[in-house]
Amino acid sequence: MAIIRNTIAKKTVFEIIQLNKTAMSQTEIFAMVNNICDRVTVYRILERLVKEMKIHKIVNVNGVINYAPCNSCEHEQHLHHDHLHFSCTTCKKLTCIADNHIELNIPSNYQVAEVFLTVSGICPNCLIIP
Amino acid sequence: MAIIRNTIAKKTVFEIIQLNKTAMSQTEIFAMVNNICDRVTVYRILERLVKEMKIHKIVNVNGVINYAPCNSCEHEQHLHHDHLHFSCTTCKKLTCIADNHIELNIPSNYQVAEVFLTVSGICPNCLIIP
DNA sequence: TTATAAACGCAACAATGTTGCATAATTGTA
DNA sequence: TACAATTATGCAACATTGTTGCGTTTATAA
Repeated sequence: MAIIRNTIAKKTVFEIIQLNKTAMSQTEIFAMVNNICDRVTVYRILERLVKEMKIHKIVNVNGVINYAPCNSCEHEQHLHHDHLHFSCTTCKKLTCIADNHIELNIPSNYQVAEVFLTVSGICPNCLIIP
Repeated sequence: MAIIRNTIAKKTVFEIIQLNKTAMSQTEIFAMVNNICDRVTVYRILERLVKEMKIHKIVNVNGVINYAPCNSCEHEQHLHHDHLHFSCTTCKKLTCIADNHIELNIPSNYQVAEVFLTVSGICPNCLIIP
């Protein structure tokens, strides 16, 4: 069994993700850690936090991987069945929107693991500015 | 108004996408055009085909952008409301699965443009092999 | 306090996507 | 059919994102 260590860098990264309202990319997170560690370390910390199920990985509509805390989704298997991600095309921010249970209609010969539901558009913040 | 040209490279790329059963990445498409053109040209052709609404862009769960023909989704706005993408974690292939109308529950201050519904798991082909 | 395995930094690499610019090719029109 | 206009291409160079190997540092259990 691997021993999990709680390093300063790891704590800092996790705090940043938790405090932020929108999901963040590695680039954004690294910009906020203030050179407390190397950018490779950020990648490795994110990888570990995902494995420990403290954060989850969401792909933005442009292909950039984002990370968000696993607050409301503590169920095993890490399924996102009632979870929706809004991807703003203006500010590029990815926001979690809960309470979206959906019914799928997938042939039984497919083995489903995770459900990713992402909606693109313009978020309230960006709609204000004309 | 821009004049749309139908070049050999563009026709070839479009044919490849149409004939393939699964969505394809730029890398896969470029591998199939047999050096008929540069890889940058493939990127630009894909960009144009998306703008002309002949193909659409789907992000795989690993962040790689894939392209699929717009066969069954001819409605304006390019919305994918009744369209689902299955992303196989084994063979990495992205398959379109139709007939999946979903109801969303998004606050009215969000302006929705497109809906991306992607399910990861194991596809029938990969399930056969034990 | 120390041994040990986890975590890190650095350098180098790999994959994917973008941009600028000179050249080639397609298409409407004369 | 030839020409002009402008779209499309090739090439080189760059940017971003993510990965790997390896020697060194550090957190934690004992």
